[in-house]
Amino acid sequence: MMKDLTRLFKALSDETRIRILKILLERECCVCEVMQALEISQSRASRNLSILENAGLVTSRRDGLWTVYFIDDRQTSGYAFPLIELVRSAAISEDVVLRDRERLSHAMRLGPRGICKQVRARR
Amino acid sequence: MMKDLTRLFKALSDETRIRILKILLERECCVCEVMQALEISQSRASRNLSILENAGLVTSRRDGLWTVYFIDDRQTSGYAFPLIELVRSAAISEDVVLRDRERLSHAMRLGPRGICKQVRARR
DNA sequence: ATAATATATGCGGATATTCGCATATAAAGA
DNA sequence: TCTTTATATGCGAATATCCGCATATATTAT
Repeated sequence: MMKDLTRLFKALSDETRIRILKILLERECCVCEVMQALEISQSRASRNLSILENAGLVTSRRDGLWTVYFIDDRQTSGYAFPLIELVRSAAISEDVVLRDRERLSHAMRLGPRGICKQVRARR
Repeated sequence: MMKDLTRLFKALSDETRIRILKILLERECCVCEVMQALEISQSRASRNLSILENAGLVTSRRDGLWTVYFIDDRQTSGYAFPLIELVRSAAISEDVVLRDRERLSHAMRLGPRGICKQVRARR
């Protein structure tokens, strides 16, 4: 119980994970979309997503090859809901968050190699 | 701003500090009363109190030899208030918290050596 | 000034967190 | 079955956190 609470706060005590929550509040994402939006590595995205899921802040569902992560206010347990609402209202005009959101709008369901292909194509 | 938010969550992501907040919600305390209530060392109490203060969750005031820490809802900045309210409503019937509160009711403004004296006197 | 008391803090060790790299696993199609 | 693609995870290094011990600082009284 108390452990759950501290696990919840620990999950929120990392800038990367706050950024992830902020974009999941925009719309559901697969891991590779999170990578693209935040410009972080695949393992970093995956691990932080699972920390958020483990704390009960985020849910996941398989969609073929993809794992889609999303915030489900109904499934969200106990204290998670008010905390998510707090994150929603926080850091509204933060530069990092705005850039993440901008990149999210161009993000697609392409994996790490897909991104490489795109980058190569542009050259 | 975003740093403030994560600092706030980081401050809350430790069981000792949640316990401290829970007793400060009962009443203001000096460092030695926190030591007595939680049965922890002086440096541990002092350091965790200053982490809470640094995050903006707690305020302090000098009272002669003592530093009194307390929760001031008015001074409490931005997102601190709802978080404190969440902590207030959480872990209500947690054993640790109940024991802390029980010991708090016997706690006095005695420093670390004062406690040693008491313990010695009982033998 | 000196002593006593309450609190803050430097230091070091133990432990935990975070991340990248490489690899394992899982799902879908050829 | 073999390949491709998306995600998860073991491992190790860098860094951060937590705490006890000893000591420094601050406040008050003698």
